[in-house]
Amino acid sequence: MKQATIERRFEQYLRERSLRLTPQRRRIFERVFATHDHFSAETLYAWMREEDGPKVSRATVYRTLDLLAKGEFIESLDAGRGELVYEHTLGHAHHDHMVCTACGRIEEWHDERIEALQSEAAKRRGFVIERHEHRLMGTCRSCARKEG
Amino acid sequence: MKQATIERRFEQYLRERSLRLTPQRRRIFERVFATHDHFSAETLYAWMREEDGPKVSRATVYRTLDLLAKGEFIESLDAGRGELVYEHTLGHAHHDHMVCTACGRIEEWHDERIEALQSEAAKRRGFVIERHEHRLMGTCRSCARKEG
DNA sequence: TTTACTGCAAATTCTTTGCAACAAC
DNA sequence: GTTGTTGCAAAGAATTTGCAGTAAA
Repeated sequence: MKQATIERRFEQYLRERSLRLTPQRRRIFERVFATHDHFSAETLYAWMREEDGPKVSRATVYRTLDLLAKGEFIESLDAGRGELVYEHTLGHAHHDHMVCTACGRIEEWHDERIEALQSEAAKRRGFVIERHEHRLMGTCRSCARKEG
Repeated sequence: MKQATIERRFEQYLRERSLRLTPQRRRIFERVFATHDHFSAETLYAWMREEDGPKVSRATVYRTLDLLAKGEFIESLDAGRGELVYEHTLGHAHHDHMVCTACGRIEEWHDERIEALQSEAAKRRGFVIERHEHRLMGTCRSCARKEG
């Protein structure tokens, strides 16, 4: 999906709810969709301070991340402990994560067969899935090599 | 596994590391293994205040939960947001979770085929799994019925 | 103009820590 | 006795919130 298309989607989302498109929101939105990595609120706030553009406070960073998550433009995940980590989802297929506990690297992976078994298990219990988090924690290839 | 056996295992674990079996540790350990539900640090601390036994401070609750998690007597999981939730694992087979976002209920489930596919995916990427978290969030059968 | 948004700083929430008194071993 | 443990209160880290000023629509 093109950046412009996604941006129009965001504008529409705001309009439908009588929310305002402020310079801060536009700047955060663009920054979030400019990266394909996972980032924390604090990281995003650092970008806002280091890079040029309208001033954005820490509070606005948190509030806008909430807004984007509610609108399903981004998704948050708990990569272990402490802070939440975000990634944009619109125009980006669903995937699961492997988190390296040594270097912090997050790899994406996906297995359609697992998704199917998971739906089946939920259905059997009358459970309606809204979303899911499937995360493997361990050591990535390069860290495993180093560790021996 | 019998409570007494598990308790001996804990004593051994402490002895091997020159750690001490204090009344606080014993009390927390027993309480944790007396419940099969998931609980937060704050909940456990509330039990410590409400029920009879040696006084246990909040700090000791946190420190002992850490200790038990390191020893793999219990496991922590992030049931959504905010606080960590614990459950005892010794004498309790591995399982995944379905968390109802309406009532907070946590159901346990397990599918050996998913575990196998997951190991396979990790192996393919040279990733060594230490642990994993697989959580479905949504609506449980009874809440789904109420909501219509 | 109206109503939402922002920045700021203070407040919250969960968890960790420094330290002196205490108690297993 | 030694050395690990506890309780307390203060510190931390991440996130939220109240409020008065600001600015989209």
